[in-house]
Amino acid sequence: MTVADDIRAKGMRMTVQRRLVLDALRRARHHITAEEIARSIRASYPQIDPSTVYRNLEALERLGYVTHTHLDDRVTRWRRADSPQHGHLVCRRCGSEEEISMSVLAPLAKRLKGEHGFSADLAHSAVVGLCRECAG
Amino acid sequence: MTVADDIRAKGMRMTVQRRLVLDALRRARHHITAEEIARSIRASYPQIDPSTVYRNLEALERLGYVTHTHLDDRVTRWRRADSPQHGHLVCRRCGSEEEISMSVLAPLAKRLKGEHGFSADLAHSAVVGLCRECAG
DNA sequence: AAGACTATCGCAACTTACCGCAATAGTGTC
DNA sequence: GACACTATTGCGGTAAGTTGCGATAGTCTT
Repeated sequence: MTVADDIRAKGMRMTVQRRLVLDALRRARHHITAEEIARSIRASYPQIDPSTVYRNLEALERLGYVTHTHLDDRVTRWRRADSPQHGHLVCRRCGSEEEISMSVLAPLAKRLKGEHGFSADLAHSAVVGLCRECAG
Repeated sequence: MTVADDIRAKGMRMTVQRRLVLDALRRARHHITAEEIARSIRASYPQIDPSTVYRNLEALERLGYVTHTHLDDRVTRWRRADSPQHGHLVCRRCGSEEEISMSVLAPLAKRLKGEHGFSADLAHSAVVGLCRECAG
């Protein structure tokens, strides 16, 4: 079952725009912002509206093809859902980002599940704080 | 040393506007958005511009009087720095919010400090996921 | 208390992210 | 392949938040 077939099977349509968003995410190595995706698509296809990119990211997220993460405070970053999950440590002073294994976060997830019945998505938001250098 | 003295000692000024922002945060029971603060101030002092509120929140945060938290994906919530810290669990489906003790998050903070030298501020961002009801 | 210095303010323009709507164009059916 | 159905698009608009700038007003010095 191709992505296109899966999308159609769910009553949605595989449009040029949707394909371009998917491809942009495929090309991106790491997390990428909606604005970057829009810019890279519009470099070749200027008639494609940024709002279309936003809506397609949301649609593809509902289908489970992409997910988003909040690295710093305001920008939403997107990535393909099939790329390996990891956590993020972001320094609030110098802005440095470090990726960490989900196994570091797993004990907390387990505890939240056990004590609160809460299924945490700990890859969704970065952990903010001070890195080794900035903490001094 | 009063707040005003402390602010002056740091080369900043205690203005009417800054005092109003501080008071609004003092009145607020829980986390409050900048927009709510601006609205409550402007109800009595309509000549005070929202941008002034935003800039004062940032200034007061630099001084350590207030901090901000990201509960859901988009809005920034503010609170006085001396109010008790706690973590948040936010359900991405129904939007419910649950406050949890920092002690639940402490083991992770300790591990991030030990393994990565990272001083995590785990009250800064809510943990997103699915609550007991929505997870089924 | 007057004056100088400059942090802060209010305003307006701007940016980013996201809707509402009419027009367009994928899809399944015949 | 033509057609009807409707998901999706591009456009214009909106709301929240941010920034540049000239004017204002705390604060310190004398």
